[in-house]
Amino acid sequence: MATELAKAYDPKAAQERFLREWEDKGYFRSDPDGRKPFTIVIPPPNVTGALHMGHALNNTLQDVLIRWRRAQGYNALWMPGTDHAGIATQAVVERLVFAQEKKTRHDLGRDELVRRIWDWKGRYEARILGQLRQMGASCDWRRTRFTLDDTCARAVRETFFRMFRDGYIYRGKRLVNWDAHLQTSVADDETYTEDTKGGFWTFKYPVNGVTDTYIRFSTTRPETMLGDTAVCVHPNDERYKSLIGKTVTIPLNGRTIPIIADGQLADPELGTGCVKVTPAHDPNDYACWQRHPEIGIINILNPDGTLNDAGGEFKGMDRYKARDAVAKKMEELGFFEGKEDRVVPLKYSDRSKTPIEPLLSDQWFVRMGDRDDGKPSLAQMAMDAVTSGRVKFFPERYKDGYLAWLGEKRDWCISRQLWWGHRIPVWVLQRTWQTDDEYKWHPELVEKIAKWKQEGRLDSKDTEDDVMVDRMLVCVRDEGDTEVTEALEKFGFFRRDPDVLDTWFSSALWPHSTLGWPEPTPEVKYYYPTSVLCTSRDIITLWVARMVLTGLYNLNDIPFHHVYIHAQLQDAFGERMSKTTGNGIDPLDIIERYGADALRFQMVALAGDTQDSRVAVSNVCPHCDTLVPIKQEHLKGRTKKLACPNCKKPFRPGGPWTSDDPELMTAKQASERFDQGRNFANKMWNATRFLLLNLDGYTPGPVDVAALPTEDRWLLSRLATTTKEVTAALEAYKFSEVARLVYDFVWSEFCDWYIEMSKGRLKDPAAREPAQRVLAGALDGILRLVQPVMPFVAESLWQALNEAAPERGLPAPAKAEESVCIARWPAYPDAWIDAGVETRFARMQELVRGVREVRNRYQVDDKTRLDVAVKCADAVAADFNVLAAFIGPLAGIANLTAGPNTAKPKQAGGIVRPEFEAYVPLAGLIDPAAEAKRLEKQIADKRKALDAIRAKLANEKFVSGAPPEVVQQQRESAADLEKQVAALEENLKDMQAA
RNA sequence: GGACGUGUAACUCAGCGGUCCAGAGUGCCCCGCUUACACCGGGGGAGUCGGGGGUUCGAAUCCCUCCACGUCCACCA
Repeated sequence: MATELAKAYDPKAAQERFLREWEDKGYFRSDPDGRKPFTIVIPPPNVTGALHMGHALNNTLQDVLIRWRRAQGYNALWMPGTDHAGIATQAVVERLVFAQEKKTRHDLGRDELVRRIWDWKGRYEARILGQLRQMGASCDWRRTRFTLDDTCARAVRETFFRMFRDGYIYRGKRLVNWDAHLQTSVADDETYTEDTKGGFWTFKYPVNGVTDTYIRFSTTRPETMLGDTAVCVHPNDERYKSLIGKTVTIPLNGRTIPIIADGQLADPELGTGCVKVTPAHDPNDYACWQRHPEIGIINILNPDGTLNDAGGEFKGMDRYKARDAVAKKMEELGFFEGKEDRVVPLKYSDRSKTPIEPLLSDQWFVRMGDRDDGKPSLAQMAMDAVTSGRVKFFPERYKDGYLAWLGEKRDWCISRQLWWGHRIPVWVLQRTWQTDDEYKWHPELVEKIAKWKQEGRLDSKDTEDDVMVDRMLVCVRDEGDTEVTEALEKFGFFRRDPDVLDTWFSSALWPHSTLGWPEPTPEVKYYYPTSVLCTSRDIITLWVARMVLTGLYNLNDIPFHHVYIHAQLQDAFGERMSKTTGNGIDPLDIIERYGADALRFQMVALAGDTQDSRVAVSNVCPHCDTLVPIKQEHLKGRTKKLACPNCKKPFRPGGPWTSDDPELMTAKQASERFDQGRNFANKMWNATRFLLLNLDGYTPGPVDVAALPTEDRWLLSRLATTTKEVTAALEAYKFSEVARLVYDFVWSEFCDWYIEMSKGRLKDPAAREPAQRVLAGALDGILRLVQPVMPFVAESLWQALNEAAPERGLPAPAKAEESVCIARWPAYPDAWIDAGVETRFARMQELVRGVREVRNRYQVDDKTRLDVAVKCADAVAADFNVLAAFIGPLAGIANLTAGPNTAKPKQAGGIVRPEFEAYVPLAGLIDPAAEAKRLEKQIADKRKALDAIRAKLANEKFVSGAPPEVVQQQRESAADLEKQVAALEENLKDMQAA
């Protein structure tokens, strides 16, 4: 006697038990061997905090692929890890430190801040990996990497060195968002724009050589006039055409600057149609300067926001003071034309809440574009990999964005003015030209550098820049090469670049750095290129493109064959889920309430090939467990207290805001969408439970498929079809299809029909044995199919089944694997797929449904029901002898023993079931008027359909143009409809008579 | 401004040229404590497939256009 299962599935118990068991058994470990590899590298989550629903989706899909391929016999490796996420992490920790100790990073110093971040990383990485485990992610945890660990650091330095040596990395100027208060640059996503009161001044510059001619322009920042290097008009603007090429003089300092034409910068419709150009302090003007480098570029600001030497008499003045002073001076000189107050959008630093200044600074870049020295363009390489089909996108449309972005070939700025990250391995020697005579490069060092360069231990380049500085840049290949680094440090005029690398620089190497590159490890050889990368579309450019690029550059091979882009999750209002908006859900909340299987099932179910998917979020009332849907007005912290509509008690909506009232309980978050997955797990649990209760006397043995009764052959046909379709769906990354196929087969076919039909057979000694074998064999297949999506419930049931029927399977039994995680993916003979059997079975289903409908609709007694069944059964006479045994029970009739019935007695007040041409006496059981109305509607609907088909069939083009099977099928439909309409009309007559 | 996506039953979505006289789950109405499951079973009602135009023998499905919503990118002297 097998152990009896509990009445309902308990996800928590299963998760606890099997997470440990799987880990202990090491099922998910992978090492290179003779099998074919299947590899996925995880998109490393940021160590900034916790995983959200987007991660749940992303990782579930990867796990489905990994588990499925593992079952197929591949050596499957899912490489886990996390990302140091430079700016985001440093900002989080800085905020925390400031909140707790009122200290800024400058108070702590670089080393201490970095140490604090490492502490933070230790805690949050553990939490994130824990969440992944809870979801059942079958990663090889021994291989967990971090983008800032030693292995990854090695790859970063090697890549940087090679790119530096090959001339792909260069030092250049770029405008950054400068926070003058914190004296640091901030990333675009660390700024916000706010409408701010400001001025809108209009001035004029005198045009040289033309008397009494001025050029007028407007600005919101008059002080930048000190850094103007041109004024610009549209080339087609008739008003200024004659002035192009002439010069103007800036009255403030007497500098002469040209009037240039640039269609991209000047808009004749706006303002005066003329713009001043300050390349060093405005992004657009900077872009203009890049198109017209001859105009020059002048930086007027010091890092603290005061004016530098270029400010002339305004030098040392704060930029805001200078703004008024400059405007005043212009007015005194007579070049002021007017000022209006205006609200302008102004960029602020999120960190200091002070206005951003665009500031020119030294940055490192990776050259993406074409080169004239014959070396390949990195962007072009990455584009070719996709256009040639070596890297394929699923869905394919996403490749357009990838190609368009790379096609711009914009150089990649890789330096960040941060402390948390890979430091740029470059030492800088500089000498200013003013002191040229007094100062030379140290000859001993220069000699050493030349030698080391020869040996490949470093590379060096000389550069000049516009502020009269001459530099030697020395890139060190290996920081552990102390002979080199110490020598460099010894000559004090070297300083190491304080910047760190963009976090994407290290993530770009992820597919090979995690495998140990640049070491020639067995892993790199075996697992690279990886099989598929699974991510969402927002980082196709930032991440995917760069992985392709570095993979090709470093290993001369693509990093992955496929890129699967899944949907982005949104809330019920179509807005992106995020912690700060308060519409996000913690996957652990869902796991706790619904189980990991339910979470996973739903994630798979919503992964269609659309680009967005919505999940409505509800708060769970902490008092009475009612689900309270979140409304739009609750978001963004606007609502801090909600009353439960059920128990009326107050609670705080789930989200990141602190409550004003610490006593107020916080709601967990949930969504009714997960009911389906939870219920499905329970359904399978109970189907197995039923089987185990009926497995007494089970003996393993082969089944002769051809000799099996119709219902068995139907089930096997459906099982074989479903297995095939699920496999095909997985191959095509159609995840929602996988969920649908499995769900429908298990619930609507296996449970609703086959199990119901087996109930009678299990009581019949002769039929019991094959029924048990088919049931056990089918369930075995089902669990294998379900395992990638819902591993916990699958494993629970697999192991329970292992106790009762360790040898099972179709058509012949075999010893089952000890865990469903290592069970082979099923495959059944195509010969099992039998359209004839399926058609006959479908007729039987229609019949049973027809009988049920009559019963329910008309509240008829058993005798009438039996009558209906017997008469309807004529319609499936061919199978009646086989299936009659089921029709009665399935239709809820105690005994159905009558044989085929050919007589069709008729009496007023009956109903014809048109599908089966059977007449049922119903006198007194129905309301004739209501029934007549219903029939009229049905007749009208069917007539309409019939007319449409007749019109089609009358059309010669259709008959000759459409595929023959379609024409044939339409003919059959028409005949069918005709019969039905006739039967219904007969019915209607009866109703009207009665 | 550009690119992409979405708009199908009250809700969430599937279907993406004929196999759909339009499907599923939830919710709704009726019946059912039938010995796997009330996280259940059976039945029912519910949609002019966002609007308009076109291509086609045939359109929810392809094209154009408009409307609404969303995401990303660019830009706003």
